[in-house]
Amino acid sequence: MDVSFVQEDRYTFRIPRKGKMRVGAVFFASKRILAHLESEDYASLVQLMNVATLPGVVEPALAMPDIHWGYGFPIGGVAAFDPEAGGVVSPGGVGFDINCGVRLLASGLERRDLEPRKAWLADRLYERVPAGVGSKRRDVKLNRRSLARVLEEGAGWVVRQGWGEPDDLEFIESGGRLEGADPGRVSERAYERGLPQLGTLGSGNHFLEVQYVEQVYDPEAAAAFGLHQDQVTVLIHTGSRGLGHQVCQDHVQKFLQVAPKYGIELVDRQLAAAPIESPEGRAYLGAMAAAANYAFANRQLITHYVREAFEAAGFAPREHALRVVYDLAHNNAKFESHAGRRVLVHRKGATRAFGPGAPDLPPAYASVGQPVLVPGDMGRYSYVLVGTEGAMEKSFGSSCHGAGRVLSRTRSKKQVKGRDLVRELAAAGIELRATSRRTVAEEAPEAYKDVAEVVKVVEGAGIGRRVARLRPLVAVKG
DNA sequence: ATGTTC
Repeated sequence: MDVSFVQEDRYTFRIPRKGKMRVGAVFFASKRILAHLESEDYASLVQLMNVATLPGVVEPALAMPDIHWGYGFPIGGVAAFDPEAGGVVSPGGVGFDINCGVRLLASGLERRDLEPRKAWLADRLYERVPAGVGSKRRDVKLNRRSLARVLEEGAGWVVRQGWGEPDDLEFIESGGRLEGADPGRVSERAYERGLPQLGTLGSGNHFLEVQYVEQVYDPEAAAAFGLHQDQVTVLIHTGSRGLGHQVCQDHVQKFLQVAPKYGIELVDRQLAAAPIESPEGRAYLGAMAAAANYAFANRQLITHYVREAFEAAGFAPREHALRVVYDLAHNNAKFESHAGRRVLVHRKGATRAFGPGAPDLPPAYASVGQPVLVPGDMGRYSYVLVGTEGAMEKSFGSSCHGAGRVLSRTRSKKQVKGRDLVRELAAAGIELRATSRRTVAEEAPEAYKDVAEVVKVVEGAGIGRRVARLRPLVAVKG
């Protein structure tokens, strides 16, 4: 398919409606990102146009500057659907790792307090947070009934078991619990996969990092988030593990069966969708919210073990003082109000970025906007941004979620063959602990775009503003 | 992303 677009301003490009598109599309890019898309990842722009063909889609279908090719919908995609106009829900618009997201913890420690105990802390974290494909915990005894409660209650269930502080919940998107969860719509196989995995990191781009605040760009917002120069922070990136994956798989299969019944023409089978107001659509949304709650609970339980690891590394609770700055997801579909309409916003590899005065913000952040956490790669840095009015106006209150790959996993492995990345990173002051050499090779810093470039576009387009940059000291990978 | 080809 031919992608023709017009440049609206420095970082904004519009693909006018044509062919089977019901609405136009918009993506945000710099000259460099655009050149990369045109030469290496044209298919992701075609996927963006495909999204614009789905019933009930609200103008425009969007992609953030970290757009890359994904299952059906592009990663970095944002699309809103109107339930009253026959709008659909699509598992491919949420992603396989339902409610995958990032949680930032701020500590009471300074970089100099940590430096002498960095390697020791890395070992303690690696012991307490299982990582890798199929990783399991043996010390958390869930049964089918308690897992159903996790699926209903999310992070709150974990806190009520004593694994966390009630205050933690205030600083999670949606309070750490999506409404409408229906554990009865989660298959037995998904339960089986989820039972041993709560409190585990997983593999791929998931990670646990200890960092320090290297630079503050916006002192006022940083102060509101409780962040300052040289402060030690922790960033946790993981999702709903095998349970969410199974939920996605189950419902894609179901949607493909029923697609003819609803007369939904799919330009790509991977766009499998059902009306929001249909039994199948509601079933997926109930299961998706349940899997989302599992992801919130997972990040909460990992937080508990991170606190334990800091204590085992010799930092008393009062000293490490680990507190949740924010926890936000980048793979889900949520009902929100935009321009006076209640719509279902799909964000796949895109984060909510609500500006000042928006609903669901903790009182401490209400006047500044919500934190937006943008992980980079393990060798460089990550960003904390803040949501803006511009995001509310232009992107259904959304922004980017990360750097985005430039090399495929295969190409990355080839490129780093023979190198010892663990040693290279150690020489750069980063203690890496990982279960798999392969994952480390796939996740090499050069496999990712420079996240600073993505963030520059976000800020230039007005859909987020830089607050602080975080530099890694310790990384745990699957 | 994923018991990395139920």
